[in-house]
Amino acid sequence: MSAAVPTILDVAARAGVSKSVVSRVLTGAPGVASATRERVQAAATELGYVANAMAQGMVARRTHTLGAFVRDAATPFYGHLLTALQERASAVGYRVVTATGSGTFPVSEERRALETLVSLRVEGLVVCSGALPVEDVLPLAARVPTVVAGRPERSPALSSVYCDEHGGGRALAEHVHALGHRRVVVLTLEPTTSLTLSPRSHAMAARLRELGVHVTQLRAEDHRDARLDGVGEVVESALAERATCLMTASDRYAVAALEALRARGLSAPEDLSVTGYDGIGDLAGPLLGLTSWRQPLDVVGALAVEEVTAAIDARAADAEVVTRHRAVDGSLLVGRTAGRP
Amino acid sequence: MSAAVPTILDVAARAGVSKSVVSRVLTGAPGVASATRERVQAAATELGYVANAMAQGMVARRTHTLGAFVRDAATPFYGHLLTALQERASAVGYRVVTATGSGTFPVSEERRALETLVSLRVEGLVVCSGALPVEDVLPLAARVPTVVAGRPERSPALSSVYCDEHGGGRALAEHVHALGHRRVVVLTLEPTTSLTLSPRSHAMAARLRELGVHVTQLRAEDHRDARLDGVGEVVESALAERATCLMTASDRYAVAALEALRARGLSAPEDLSVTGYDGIGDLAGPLLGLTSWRQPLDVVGALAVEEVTAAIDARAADAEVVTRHRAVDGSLLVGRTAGRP
DNA sequence: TTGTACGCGTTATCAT
DNA sequence: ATGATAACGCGTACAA
Repeated sequence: MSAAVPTILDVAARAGVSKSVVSRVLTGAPGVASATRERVQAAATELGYVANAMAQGMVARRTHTLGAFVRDAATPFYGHLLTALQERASAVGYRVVTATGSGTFPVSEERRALETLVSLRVEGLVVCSGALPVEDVLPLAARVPTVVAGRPERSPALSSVYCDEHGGGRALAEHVHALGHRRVVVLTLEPTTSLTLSPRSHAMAARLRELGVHVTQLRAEDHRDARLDGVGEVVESALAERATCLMTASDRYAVAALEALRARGLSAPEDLSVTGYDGIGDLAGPLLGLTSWRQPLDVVGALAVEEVTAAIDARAADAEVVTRHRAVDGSLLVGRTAGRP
Repeated sequence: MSAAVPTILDVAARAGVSKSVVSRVLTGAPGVASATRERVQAAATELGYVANAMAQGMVARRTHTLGAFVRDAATPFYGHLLTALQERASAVGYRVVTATGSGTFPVSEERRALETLVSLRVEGLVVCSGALPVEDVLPLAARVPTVVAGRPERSPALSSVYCDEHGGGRALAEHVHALGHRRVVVLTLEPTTSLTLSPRSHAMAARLRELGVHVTQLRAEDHRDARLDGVGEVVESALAERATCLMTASDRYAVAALEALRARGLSAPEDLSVTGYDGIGDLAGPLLGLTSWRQPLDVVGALAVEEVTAAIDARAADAEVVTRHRAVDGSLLVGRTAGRP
């Protein structure tokens, strides 16, 4: 139960060589007698030696580490994004250190968390937060390659990868139209409420209108949040208007609508078709059978890592770092909650 | 757009002092003329100076960092746990670096991720993984204070904080009994399938029997996973036996059961009461109204941080480090899916 | 009040 | 093939 963490010197002493040799063996450098090499290996494992990444980073000026900041790992959206980042990063030889806030964190804390990442001298930064203003990210982006992931962002000073909200909303609307719906209620949100939910919901309404569908927009802000009763009013309105489909901006809203229907002894899609949006997590499984739009967070994560690493390489090669904004397409999730009218 | 990261020397040069003075100012040490202090502050912010945590850690031999390892941040369970850890840790002055695997990671990768954390010289380790064998954690635990969070663990060499599966299962069973159910089907799992789902499900069945309830155990292993059709068979059996309630080991199973009911034109709790377990994430919201058992992951996270930091302090004070195993109680989530028979 | 010098653990360069 | 030594950026005794 040695409290003291072994250093390279301990390994060297145990193997009866100098620390230089140990370093060479451990980094896989050539020019060490195979007998010596084995002695060193043995000594290292016996001691349970793990190299001090900080000391390595100091001299190597490389940490092989990406910093990921996610607003709240407890939400499926960020959780999946985080996992995708992790997976891709380790595939291309980077480790990931994560700083996560929580829903209750003030933005000032998010800023501090970002600084933590920078203080760790991560080589690249992936910022996933719908709340953190880009102004807070910019100064860091000037120093370390940065990509904002998961939200639309168009500052030319950094790269971004996000889901195509507009395209997704339109495509889902087309699906609803193709099913034959001609009277549809769309639950819309304003940009001030959400930078992601707003564009997708307005895109749905706009596309439906283009297709000649009778559309009624109901603003979520006029009702009580995503609570059951708030959406209940929306469902009531939809039924009163003789609409055959209700399009919502997220799976949570959709589930709330389904419950509101059930509370009235009705169900989807028989009495009213219902669509969601997100396609992530438990709500999107085959269990509920939601008709929705799946955001490819694995792709977003992978591309985000791709962008940072490219920027890192470019900077290392002293080449010009080009920033890009990439919108990725989602895919239709055909479920059982939306059918023919 | 300076690619070069400013060091303490840059700040010193800009302020026209030596780096010692800068260090004192930034660490808040006394004995600096206030005029000088301000000059240094100004220089630091102008340069956007962020201290190199690695260099600091090397000399201070303290990193003020906790390492959290979570098996898969994409699942609500681990996501919430991670957030809880983060929240508590930053409240007590520690930063958290996280390494997360993903559902598809082999255990060898988990081991590597843990080493990454150790190489970063975190002062304490919180391990959240139902999959990683304790043997892989033990060697690290000997070196850095470690606590296993979120799964029952009784190795005396480290501390653990987890949910009381046994007590939860019993309490939920008592609720079902109190509702008046006398014929109940319990969907059980074996320990080889899951270290958490198994004990809770068996505790439910045992407690019900103690209370004189007629219990039929159906092994999940005998059916096709948690898929809709697999649980469909279970629901069929329950109805055929004229059971009034179906207890499952997780909210996912419960939702599957609800859907199976719906597919047959039936519903809960009218035709069959259904209970879940977990109480985390979207499935547990008021939307679905699941009757379930809520695992207090925020408490688990907070206690886990409390345990590690206590161990860190003890070790620093050269006192004896006591390991503890703490089971925390959950709470009943009264929903709409279980009613009187 | 301020500056000098040393060491933390590691890699890389240069001798040997 | 191996060993000594200089950095890396920072905190901190100690000297001025």
